[in-house]
Amino acid sequence: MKKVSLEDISKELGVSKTLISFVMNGRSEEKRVSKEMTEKVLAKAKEMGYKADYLARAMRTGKSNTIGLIMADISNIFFAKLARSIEDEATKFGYNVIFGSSDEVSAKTGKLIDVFRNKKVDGIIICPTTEDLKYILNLQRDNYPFVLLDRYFSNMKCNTVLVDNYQGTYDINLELLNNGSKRIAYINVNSESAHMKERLRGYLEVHKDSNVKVDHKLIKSVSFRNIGKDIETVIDDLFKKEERVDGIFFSNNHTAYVGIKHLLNNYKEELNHLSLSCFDSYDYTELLQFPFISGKQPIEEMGKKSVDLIMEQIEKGEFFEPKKIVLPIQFSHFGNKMGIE
Amino acid sequence: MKKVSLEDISKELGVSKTLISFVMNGRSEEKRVSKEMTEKVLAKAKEMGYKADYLARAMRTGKSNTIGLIMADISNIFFAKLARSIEDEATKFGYNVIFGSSDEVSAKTGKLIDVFRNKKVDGIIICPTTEDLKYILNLQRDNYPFVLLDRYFSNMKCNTVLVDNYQGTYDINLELLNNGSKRIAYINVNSESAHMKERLRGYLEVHKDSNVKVDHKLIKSVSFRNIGKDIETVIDDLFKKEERVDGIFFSNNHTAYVGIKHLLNNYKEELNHLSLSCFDSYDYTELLQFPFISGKQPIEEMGKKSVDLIMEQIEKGEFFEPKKIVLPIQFSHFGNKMGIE
DNA sequence: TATTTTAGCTAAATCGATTAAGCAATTATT
DNA sequence: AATAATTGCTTAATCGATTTAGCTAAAATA
Repeated sequence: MKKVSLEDISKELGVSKTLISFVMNGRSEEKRVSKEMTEKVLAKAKEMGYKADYLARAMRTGKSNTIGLIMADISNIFFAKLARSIEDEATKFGYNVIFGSSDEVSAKTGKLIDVFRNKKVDGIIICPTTEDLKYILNLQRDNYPFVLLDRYFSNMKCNTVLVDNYQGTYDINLELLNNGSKRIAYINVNSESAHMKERLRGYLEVHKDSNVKVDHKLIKSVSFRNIGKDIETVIDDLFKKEERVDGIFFSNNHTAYVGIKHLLNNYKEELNHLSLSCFDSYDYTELLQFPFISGKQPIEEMGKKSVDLIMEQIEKGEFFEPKKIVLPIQFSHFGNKMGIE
Repeated sequence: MKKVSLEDISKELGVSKTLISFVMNGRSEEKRVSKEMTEKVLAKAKEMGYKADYLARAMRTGKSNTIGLIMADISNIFFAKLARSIEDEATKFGYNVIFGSSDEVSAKTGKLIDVFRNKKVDGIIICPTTEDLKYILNLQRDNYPFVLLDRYFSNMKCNTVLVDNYQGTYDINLELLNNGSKRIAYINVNSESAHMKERLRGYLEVHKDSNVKVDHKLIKSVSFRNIGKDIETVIDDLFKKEERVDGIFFSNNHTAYVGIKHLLNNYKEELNHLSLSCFDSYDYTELLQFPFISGKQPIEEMGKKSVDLIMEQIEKGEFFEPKKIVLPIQFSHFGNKMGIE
């Protein structure tokens, strides 16, 4: 069961390994290898169980048939589903996926990019954090194929796949307003990033368009690294007399999950007089037993498109046309219907 | 920003690249490189921003500092969390993770193993399906480092990390019985695999030990590929007069999730007279508003241990001692307390 | 002093593929 | 018939590291 190399075949047939390489890469015609020889080589290769050594090839060509994937945390179901979609699409192109989690820590992203480049991945799909810009700019300068996914930088012209954060938030909050909510709290996180700013903008705009005044005390921020405690504090505040809300919009799935847990444990009664909603969804939203609106991101599509973009860039090299793909989000009602009286 | 190679440094310093290689690998002493030279080289390497080319090194040494990970489906939260834990532990050893999903289809596992080996991953962590045995045996024959995770083969002596499927199921069902359930349904899936057989054994044994007769009509099987429909049929059956159950044990997280969804939509009233439980847990169990017992697998530990085992095997080569690590599972109550009157 | 040992370094092979350049024999063109 | 073009294949360089074998000069030993 020793590995069979090009050279082994060439020796067996008494021809050069160049010839074998031509045939095995399907370049017989182009390289004017005779029909008979081509067949002889193919037969022998099959007989000997030849499989090209990816590393050797990668070393020579600089192409590894592997793409790198950098996300905040693959154990978050949103990213896990993205990863799966990316894997499936990559497989169609004969690629594998090597991944790493950044935990929203920029230095980790930088390190991962370094290692992935060093391992000669053909391209990198990144869900970047705000401070990752410097690393991304390096990639761009070096013409290294990459695609930004889910997150992005406003002024950057590069391959990007994202959802319509503004419109999605606008639509969900419009639904809340139409259902009668007047005091909707907004739970912010990662507030510096472009996609989060867009979400907040959606919230503000829909209020303006609906002639509902926003009470800025209801816009709350929590830190990614301390979500548990922060959310509890924030929610407790919301139920104090002076803030008394009738709706909450969580700006992403994780804040929603933590928030809902706290609400169920401490404000169960209030849940029926509250319109809850969030951007993005977990599976669990299907199991909630109180009104809930969640904006579903087209995860499959996002993953697929990001791979397609990177494949195009890998193929076309520096002549690719950077594209920005914005996908719509759709919201759905869960639990029983809205409980505002 | 061109890449700096060993040769570049050697030319710059007017010495051989062999020397540079020795120094950069920390083998100065062993290879009797003088202190002054060592420092000179290190300084120059730093100045020039040298980074070893992993591919070239991998090509020469056959070690890629990458491990392969094969699971049924990385978008299942159980596997996603495993993947994250594996990633973290691998990072500690300076390794990256390349992954692939098998969808419980054996041919996919085979293909992934092929590709991963070809890409010279240093070892493979696999959550195998029943029919994967043949591929696993090949790995063993070739002395290729691998660890079986979560799933296993009864008669095989190889590195394995799993949970105590028997005892976990036993304990959970004992709790149900102690709470007064007499007719507990068992929802089976992937029933041919060793770990699933062990779970069923736990269910049967605890009944025997508790002197409760098992009604074999209550042991239901669903197919992995058609879980949605199958579960619905099975659950509908359970509520017919002749089977009328007072408890359900789902044998894994996915059946539980699909089952609970169906129960909530169609048997909401009955939920309060039913003891529900499952092996393994999703996040969502924390949000359930009815009694539920779930056996929590020590996912972090499982991932960590599997990496540790494979690292040991990689290091020791054929002289490693295969270990079987069995971790306990712990169950917890969720929702309000058991509702059996 | 003659020989052995050691310190410190280098040349060249190797891993397995890809590819630029080129050679010899045959066929086509003028 | 002389020249040009084409066919079919090969040689050797290359990617960037690791590693075996070995060389030279200085130090140690006999």
